[in-house]
Amino acid sequence: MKRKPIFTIIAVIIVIGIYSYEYFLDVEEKAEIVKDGKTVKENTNEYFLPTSTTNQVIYHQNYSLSYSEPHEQAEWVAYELKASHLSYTNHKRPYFEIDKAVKTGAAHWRNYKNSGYDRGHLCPAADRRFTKSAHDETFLTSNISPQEHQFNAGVWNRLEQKVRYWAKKNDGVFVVTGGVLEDNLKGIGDESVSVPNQFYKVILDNTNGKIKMLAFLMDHKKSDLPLYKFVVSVDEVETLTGIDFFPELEDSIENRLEASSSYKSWSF
DNA sequence: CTGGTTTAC
DNA sequence: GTAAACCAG
Repeated sequence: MKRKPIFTIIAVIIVIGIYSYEYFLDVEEKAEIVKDGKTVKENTNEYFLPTSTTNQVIYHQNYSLSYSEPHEQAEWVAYELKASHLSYTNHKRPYFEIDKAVKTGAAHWRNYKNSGYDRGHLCPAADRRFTKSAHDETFLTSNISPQEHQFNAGVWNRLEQKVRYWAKKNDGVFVVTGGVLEDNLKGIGDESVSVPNQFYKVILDNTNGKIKMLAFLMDHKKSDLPLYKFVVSVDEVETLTGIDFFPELEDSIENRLEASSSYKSWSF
Protein backbone atom coordinates (compact mmCIF):
# COMPACT_ATOMS: atom_id res chain seq x y z
CA MET A 1 0.00 0.00 0.00
CA LYS A 2 1.33 3.34 -1.01
CA ARG A 3 1.54 6.23 1.48
CA LYS A 4 0.19 9.56 0.53
CA PRO A 5 2.95 12.05 -0.32
CA ILE A 6 1.74 14.44 2.34
CA PHE A 7 2.81 12.06 5.11
CA THR A 8 6.25 11.65 3.62
CA ILE A 9 6.66 15.40 3.40
CA ILE A 10 5.55 15.88 6.98
CA ALA A 11 7.92 13.17 8.13
CA VAL A 12 10.79 14.84 6.30
CA ILE A 13 9.95 18.22 7.81
CA ILE A 14 9.86 16.72 11.29
CA VAL A 15 13.23 15.04 10.84
CA ILE A 16 14.80 18.23 9.50
CA GLY A 17 13.21 20.17 12.33
CA ILE A 18 14.68 17.90 14.98
CA TYR A 19 18.12 18.01 13.42
CA SER A 20 18.18 21.76 13.03
CA TYR A 21 16.83 22.23 16.54
CA GLU A 22 19.66 20.11 17.90
CA TYR A 23 22.12 21.89 15.69
CA PHE A 24 21.19 25.32 16.95
CA LEU A 25 20.99 24.05 20.50
CA ASP A 26 24.46 22.68 19.98
CA VAL A 27 25.80 25.96 18.73
CA GLU A 28 24.26 27.92 21.53
CA GLU A 29 25.04 25.58 24.40
CA LYS A 30 28.41 24.34 23.35
CA ALA A 31 29.51 27.72 22.04
CA GLU A 32 31.74 26.08 19.53
CA ILE A 33 33.57 28.71 17.58
CA VAL A 34 33.88 28.12 13.90
CA LYS A 35 36.32 30.05 11.79
CA ASP A 36 37.36 29.05 8.30
CA GLY A 37 35.50 25.83 8.87
CA LYS A 38 37.65 24.77 11.77
CA THR A 39 36.53 24.52 15.33
CA VAL A 40 38.36 25.68 18.39
CA LYS A 41 39.00 22.13 19.41
CA GLU A 42 40.83 21.49 16.20
CA ASN A 43 43.24 24.34 16.44
CA THR A 44 43.11 25.98 19.78
CA ASN A 45 46.56 27.50 19.52
CA GLU A 46 45.48 29.67 16.67
CA TYR A 47 42.10 30.77 17.88
CA PHE A 48 42.70 31.53 21.50
CA LEU A 49 45.56 33.97 21.29
CA PRO A 50 44.97 37.39 22.83
CA THR A 51 45.48 40.62 20.94
CA SER A 52 48.88 42.30 21.07
CA THR A 53 49.24 45.90 22.18
CA THR A 54 52.86 45.88 21.04
CA ASN A 55 52.56 44.43 17.55
CA GLN A 56 55.16 41.81 18.17
CA VAL A 57 53.66 38.37 18.50
CA ILE A 58 56.06 35.46 18.42
CA TYR A 59 55.00 31.91 17.74
CA HIS A 60 57.26 29.37 19.30
CA GLN A 61 56.85 25.65 18.93
CA ASN A 62 55.13 25.20 22.26
CA TYR A 63 53.89 28.62 23.30
CA SER A 64 53.30 32.05 21.86
CA LEU A 65 54.05 35.46 23.29
CA SER A 66 53.65 39.18 22.71
CA TYR A 67 56.86 41.03 23.45
CA SER A 68 56.98 44.53 24.90
CA GLU A 69 60.27 46.17 23.97
CA PRO A 70 59.99 49.08 26.44
CA HIS A 71 59.48 46.64 29.30
CA GLU A 72 61.91 44.03 27.92
CA GLN A 73 59.53 41.17 28.57
CA ALA A 74 56.36 39.61 27.26
CA GLU A 75 53.04 41.32 27.92
CA TRP A 76 51.51 37.88 27.62
CA VAL A 77 52.58 34.30 27.10
CA ALA A 78 49.89 31.89 25.92
CA TYR A 79 49.82 28.14 25.57
CA GLU A 80 47.58 25.15 25.83
CA LEU A 81 48.26 22.77 28.66
CA LYS A 82 46.80 19.40 27.79
CA ALA A 83 46.53 16.59 30.25
CA SER A 84 48.83 14.62 27.98
CA HIS A 85 51.47 17.34 28.36
CA LEU A 86 51.91 16.53 32.00
CA SER A 87 55.04 14.49 32.33
CA TYR A 88 57.35 13.43 35.06
CA THR A 89 60.45 13.44 32.92
CA ASN A 90 63.27 15.38 34.47
CA HIS A 91 65.39 17.55 32.25
CA LYS A 92 68.58 19.29 33.12
CA ARG A 93 68.00 22.97 33.63
CA PRO A 94 69.62 24.86 30.73
CA TYR A 95 70.87 28.45 30.60
CA PHE A 96 68.53 31.23 29.66
CA GLU A 97 69.03 32.36 26.10
CA ILE A 98 68.13 35.56 24.33
CA ASP A 99 65.07 34.92 22.19
CA LYS A 100 66.35 35.48 18.67
CA ALA A 101 62.81 35.63 17.34
CA VAL A 102 62.34 38.99 19.06
CA LYS A 103 63.27 41.45 16.31
CA THR A 104 63.81 44.35 18.68
CA GLY A 105 66.22 42.28 20.75
CA ALA A 106 65.11 40.38 23.83
CA ALA A 107 66.73 41.12 27.16
CA HIS A 108 69.88 39.39 28.35
CA TRP A 109 69.64 37.25 31.45
CA ARG A 110 72.47 39.32 33.00
CA ASN A 111 69.91 42.01 33.73
CA TYR A 112 68.60 39.69 36.43
CA LYS A 113 72.03 38.83 37.82
CA ASN A 114 72.43 40.21 41.34
CA SER A 115 69.19 42.13 40.93
CA GLY A 116 67.63 40.36 43.86
CA TYR A 117 64.86 39.08 41.60
CA ASP A 118 64.16 35.62 40.26
CA ARG A 119 64.03 34.89 36.57
CA GLY A 120 60.39 33.99 36.88
CA HIS A 121 59.01 31.80 34.12
CA LEU A 122 55.75 32.95 32.57
CA CYS A 123 55.18 29.65 30.80
CA PRO A 124 56.44 27.35 33.56
CA ALA A 125 59.13 24.83 32.74
CA ALA A 126 57.04 22.19 34.47
CA ASP A 127 54.22 22.72 31.95
CA ARG A 128 56.50 21.82 29.03
CA ARG A 129 58.27 18.73 30.24
CA PHE A 130 56.90 16.39 27.58
CA THR A 131 60.02 16.82 25.45
CA LYS A 132 63.44 18.24 26.15
CA SER A 133 63.08 20.79 23.38
CA ALA A 134 59.72 21.96 24.75
CA HIS A 135 61.26 22.25 28.20
CA ASP A 136 64.32 24.12 26.97
CA GLU A 137 62.16 26.45 24.93
CA THR A 138 60.80 27.93 28.14
CA PHE A 139 64.31 29.07 29.01
CA LEU A 140 64.21 32.08 26.71
CA THR A 141 64.48 35.55 28.19
CA SER A 142 61.25 36.48 26.41
CA ASN A 143 59.49 34.05 28.74
CA ILE A 144 60.64 35.49 32.05
CA SER A 145 59.83 38.43 34.27
CA PRO A 146 61.56 39.70 37.41
CA GLN A 147 59.82 38.17 40.39
CA GLU A 148 60.53 38.28 44.08
CA HIS A 149 61.57 34.84 45.16
CA GLN A 150 59.02 34.73 47.97
CA PHE A 151 56.31 35.45 45.42
CA ASN A 152 57.58 33.14 42.68
CA ALA A 153 58.24 30.16 44.90
CA GLY A 154 55.16 30.92 46.99
CA VAL A 155 51.70 31.97 45.93
CA TRP A 156 52.60 32.11 42.23
CA ASN A 157 53.98 28.59 42.36
CA ARG A 158 50.79 27.45 44.09
CA LEU A 159 48.75 28.93 41.27
CA GLU A 160 50.87 27.21 38.63
CA GLN A 161 50.40 23.89 40.37
CA LYS A 162 46.66 24.48 40.51
CA VAL A 163 46.62 25.10 36.78
CA ARG A 164 48.29 21.73 36.24
CA TYR A 165 45.64 20.20 38.45
CA TRP A 166 42.90 21.74 36.33
CA ALA A 167 44.63 20.66 33.14
CA LYS A 168 44.61 17.10 34.35
CA LYS A 169 41.07 17.24 35.67
CA ASN A 170 39.56 19.01 32.67
CA ASP A 171 41.71 17.32 30.05
CA GLY A 172 43.42 20.54 29.10
CA VAL A 173 43.16 24.26 29.65
CA PHE A 174 44.31 27.39 27.92
CA VAL A 175 46.60 29.64 29.86
CA VAL A 176 47.55 33.27 29.31
CA THR A 177 49.89 34.87 31.79
CA GLY A 178 52.04 37.93 32.28
CA GLY A 179 52.90 40.93 34.37
CA VAL A 180 50.78 44.05 34.32
CA LEU A 181 53.02 46.37 32.31
CA GLU A 182 52.45 50.02 33.07
CA ASP A 183 54.41 53.26 32.94
CA ASN A 184 57.10 54.17 35.44
CA LEU A 185 57.87 50.70 36.67
CA LYS A 186 61.14 50.02 38.40
CA GLY A 187 63.75 48.52 36.07
CA ILE A 188 66.64 46.14 36.65
CA GLY A 189 69.92 45.71 34.78
CA ASP A 190 71.50 47.63 31.92
CA GLU A 191 68.44 47.14 29.78
CA SER A 192 66.06 48.17 32.56
CA VAL A 193 63.76 45.18 32.58
CA SER A 194 60.52 46.32 34.20
CA VAL A 195 59.46 44.87 37.51
CA PRO A 196 55.67 44.52 37.41
CA ASN A 197 53.64 45.42 40.47
CA GLN A 198 51.03 42.82 39.60
CA PHE A 199 50.83 39.55 37.69
CA TYR A 200 47.80 37.97 36.07
CA LYS A 201 46.81 34.58 34.80
CA VAL A 202 43.76 33.88 32.66
CA ILE A 203 42.55 30.33 32.20
CA LEU A 204 40.02 28.98 29.74
CA ASP A 205 38.57 25.51 29.74
CA ASN A 206 36.81 24.19 26.68
CA THR A 207 36.00 20.67 27.80
CA ASN A 208 33.16 19.23 25.72
CA GLY A 209 32.79 22.61 24.06
CA LYS A 210 31.48 24.16 27.26
CA ILE A 211 33.60 27.21 27.72
CA LYS A 212 34.43 28.61 31.13
CA MET A 213 37.00 31.14 32.24
CA LEU A 214 38.87 32.09 35.34
CA ALA A 215 41.21 35.01 35.93
CA PHE A 216 43.66 35.76 38.70
CA LEU A 217 45.28 39.04 39.59
CA MET A 218 48.01 39.06 42.20
CA ASP A 219 50.04 41.78 43.81
CA HIS A 220 53.73 41.13 43.35
CA LYS A 221 54.43 40.16 46.92
CA LYS A 222 54.38 37.08 49.03
CA SER A 223 51.01 35.90 50.30
CA ASP A 224 49.60 33.05 52.29
CA LEU A 225 46.03 33.74 51.21
CA PRO A 226 44.08 30.98 49.46
CA LEU A 227 44.09 31.23 45.68
CA TYR A 228 40.40 31.95 45.28
CA LYS A 229 40.99 35.29 46.98
CA PHE A 230 42.79 36.45 43.84
CA VAL A 231 40.01 35.65 41.38
CA VAL A 232 38.84 38.59 39.28
CA SER A 233 36.90 38.93 36.06
CA VAL A 234 38.72 38.76 32.75
CA ASP A 235 37.33 42.21 32.09
CA GLU A 236 39.28 43.58 35.02
CA VAL A 237 42.54 42.20 33.63
CA GLU A 238 41.67 43.58 30.22
CA THR A 239 41.07 47.02 31.66
CA LEU A 240 44.42 46.98 33.43
CA THR A 241 46.46 45.62 30.53
CA GLY A 242 44.63 46.78 27.42
CA ILE A 243 44.73 43.21 26.13
CA ASP A 244 41.68 41.54 24.56
CA PHE A 245 41.99 37.96 25.68
CA PHE A 246 39.62 35.89 23.59
CA PRO A 247 38.74 38.00 20.58
CA GLU A 248 37.75 34.97 18.52
CA LEU A 249 34.88 34.09 20.80
CA GLU A 250 31.44 35.05 19.69
CA ASP A 251 30.83 38.46 21.25
CA SER A 252 27.79 37.67 23.39
CA ILE A 253 29.55 34.64 24.87
CA GLU A 254 32.80 36.52 25.34
CA ASN A 255 31.07 39.41 27.05
CA ARG A 256 29.14 37.20 29.43
CA LEU A 257 32.07 35.00 30.42
CA GLU A 258 34.60 37.79 30.75
CA ALA A 259 32.37 39.85 33.01
CA SER A 260 32.08 37.04 35.53
CA SER A 261 34.33 36.63 38.52
CA SER A 262 32.59 33.49 39.72
CA TYR A 263 34.71 30.46 40.41
CA LYS A 264 31.97 28.10 41.46
CA SER A 265 32.46 25.79 38.48
CA TRP A 266 36.15 25.38 39.31
CA SER A 267 37.35 23.15 42.08
CA PHE A 268 40.09 24.48 44.26
C1' DC B 1 57.90 22.45 42.38
C1' DT B 2 60.04 27.57 42.45
C1' DG B 3 64.77 29.04 42.09
C1' DG B 4 70.01 30.89 43.41
C1' DT B 5 74.95 30.22 44.78
C1' DT B 6 79.34 28.03 44.91
C1' DT B 7 83.14 25.67 43.01
C1' DA B 8 85.93 23.81 39.43
C1' DC B 9 87.75 23.65 34.73
C1' DG C 1 81.24 30.42 29.37
C1' DT C 2 79.85 25.54 31.06
C1' DA C 3 78.73 21.92 34.32
C1' DA C 4 77.87 19.80 38.49
C1' DA C 5 76.94 19.97 43.37
C1' DC C 6 74.72 22.09 46.97
C1' DC C 7 71.31 25.22 49.29
C1' DA C 8 66.52 27.32 50.59
C1' DG C 9 61.32 27.75 50.85
